[in-house]
Amino acid sequence: MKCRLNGAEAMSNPLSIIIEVAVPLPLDSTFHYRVPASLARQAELGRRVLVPFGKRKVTAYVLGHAATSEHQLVDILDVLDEQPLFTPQELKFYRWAAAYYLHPLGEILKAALPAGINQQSGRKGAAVTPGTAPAELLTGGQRIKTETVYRLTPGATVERSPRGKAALLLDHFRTGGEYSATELRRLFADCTAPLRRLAELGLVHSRQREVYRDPFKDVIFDRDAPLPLNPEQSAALHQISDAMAAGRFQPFLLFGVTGSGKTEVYLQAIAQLLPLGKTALVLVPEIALTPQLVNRFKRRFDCGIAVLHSGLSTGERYDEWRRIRRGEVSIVIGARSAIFAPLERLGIIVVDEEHEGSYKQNEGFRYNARDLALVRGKMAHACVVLGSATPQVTTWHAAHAGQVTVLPLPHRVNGQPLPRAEIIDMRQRRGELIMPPLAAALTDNLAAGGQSLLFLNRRGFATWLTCAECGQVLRCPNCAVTLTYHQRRNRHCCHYCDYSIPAPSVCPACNGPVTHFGIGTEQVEARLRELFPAARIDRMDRDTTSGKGSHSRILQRVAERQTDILIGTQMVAKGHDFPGITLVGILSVESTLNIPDFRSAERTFQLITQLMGRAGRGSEPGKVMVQSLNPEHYALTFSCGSEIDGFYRCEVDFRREAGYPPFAFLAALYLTGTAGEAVEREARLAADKLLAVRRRAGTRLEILGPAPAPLAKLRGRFRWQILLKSRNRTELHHLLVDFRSAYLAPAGIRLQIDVDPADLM
DNA sequence: AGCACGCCGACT
DNA sequence: GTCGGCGTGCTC
Repeated sequence: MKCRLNGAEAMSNPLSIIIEVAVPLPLDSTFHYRVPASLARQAELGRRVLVPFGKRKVTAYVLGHAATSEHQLVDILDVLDEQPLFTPQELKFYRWAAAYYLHPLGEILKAALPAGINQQSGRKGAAVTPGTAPAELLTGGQRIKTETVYRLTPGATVERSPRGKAALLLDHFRTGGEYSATELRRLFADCTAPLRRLAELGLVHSRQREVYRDPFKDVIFDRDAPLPLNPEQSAALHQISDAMAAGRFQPFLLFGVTGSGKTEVYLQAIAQLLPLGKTALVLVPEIALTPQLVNRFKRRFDCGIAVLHSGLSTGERYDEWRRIRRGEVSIVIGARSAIFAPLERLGIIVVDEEHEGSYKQNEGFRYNARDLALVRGKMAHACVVLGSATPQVTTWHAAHAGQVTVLPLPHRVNGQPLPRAEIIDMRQRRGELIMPPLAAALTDNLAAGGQSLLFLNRRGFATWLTCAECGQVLRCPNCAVTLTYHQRRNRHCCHYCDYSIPAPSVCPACNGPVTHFGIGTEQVEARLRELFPAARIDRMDRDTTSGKGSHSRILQRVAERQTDILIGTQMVAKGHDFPGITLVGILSVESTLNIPDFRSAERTFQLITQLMGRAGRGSEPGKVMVQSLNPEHYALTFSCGSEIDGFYRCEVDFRREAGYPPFAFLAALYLTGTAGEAVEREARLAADKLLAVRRRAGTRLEILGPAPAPLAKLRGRFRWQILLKSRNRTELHHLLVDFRSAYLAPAGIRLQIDVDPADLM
């Protein structure tokens, strides 16, 4: 091997330590540095170091020691942490993720650590004011918050004992312990003056104590006790306990209908784990769902519970992270990024609502927390519980293939039967927003004093063209998305690319009569006010919830029964329970079903099933009505008939036939840039290069695309996507690795790789 | 990602 | 004659 002079030089000095580091830059390789003797003991795995990198200085993460290096070695400048930020086990996990997602390790490490730990750039120097902060355990970045606490000075005496309030305070201090001014004020009202006197007399002294920014500091939690379990819950708990007791990795699917008591199973499983000194990680799909879950956990457990999600302030997140790293926490609850929580001795990872797409990160390091949970669980010998009423098709298939243990919870804890839904054929009366059967049901429900929820999938005033005869929808020939009607131009336009056609008067496919179809929440609201002038109608969508607190205000009105009919988009489908809702209407399921994604049927099934689960009050099941232009679609018939397994069997057959997951693996390459034509040209070039690599490798890879993607999301940046599909994961992976190492993105164009993307739009 | 070097157009 | 455009190449 070509070992340069400097390599030999490095080897000739056996005393110099060489470390391997990763830098948080889009670079695949790791780098080697020499450690001066003065820093030798500190430059250990998991700590950050400051290194010269080209002409600049960067922070780097120490991955471990290296025996030798072929390169000209340079000394590190400094060690930035007093303690490692990650353990060797965690590094192993991050290394796996870097290889699997083809993402630079340094960037992954940076993404996994709390943002507050990074040195803030610029302004006033991030230097911690000297003297105020105690020696930090973890240096750099966010200020560590402190408070002043007072305690008795041992052995201090004075000639004249203080009187009055000062005497009371002194007695309090004599019981031992440290108290902050706030705590003392709570006990003795205003006591600043006597406290100052005690300090002046030398009877008490103060010091700075580190405090955590606690996102729940003002919330008081009532205790609660474990609830009795039904036989299915007990059976599920026993299977999980067995795996936990054996300390082995085992994946479970807690397959429970809405209201079947999944959370109680999580709680009792974790309760068994805590006495063993083990820890638990609970992932939830959305920030909005954390408070209610945290509430249940805090009421049940005395142990340290941390919350991690992007809704916390940088300081709060940094503090929560430090509490976890120091082992002060046994349970972590959080959104997808919580999969990187520095918990040790993990016993269980719960992924609640495992089918939710929000577990997928679609920017930068494109990981899926649900998938990483299984990997982390396996590495930690922990059990992984995937909970859902409507699991992913791939999860269901894995369960049937025996790779995941199914824990069925088919009954609701309140004994309420599963609702059935009625499908209303919309083809007969086009242009009608609310079909007669739904209007009649609304009238009845209003008369009975029940509340109704009308669900409509997003898009303010979107209108598209459908045919009354064949039910066909006008689509973009490039992107396969439905064309949106623009009244002003009287044309149908694609929102992805620039394609548009003049509005036709007959169906291009069968010459049948065409109707502008498509409803926005505002139109629905207007129509409802016509139909039910006396009803109290409210709307919940992105427009009405933009203001701070408006979200909860709308929900509050529903809870207080001040709303008779609530019209909502996506955001009402998940999360919050509406106990008073006895009628749910899905106004047009088409907007979900028509998304050109092989998962659209799965998504529709999940949406309907979730909404059905929300309907009903007490022991009364609610009524669900689904309006559709495609009433025979299997996603509708199975979900409306509550034939859960029927849907999955049908869907798995379709996936097998069409070659989609779980029978094929997917990846997407994204090329983005500010110049549209350049991006398109490059995407076509890249697709050709991929074809060439494929031919050389002899893999059976399918390339779908390139296709353009929405621009709005990307703030003026153009994005083209190349989809890759393969029956063989390894082949696909090798092809991506080969391609990426050979590909050089031209200036102004960025390449991103997404392995098994959740969105295939 | 930065930050260099490098080779071609309009300016004091 | 230089200042500056951003093309491409490297960072232990």
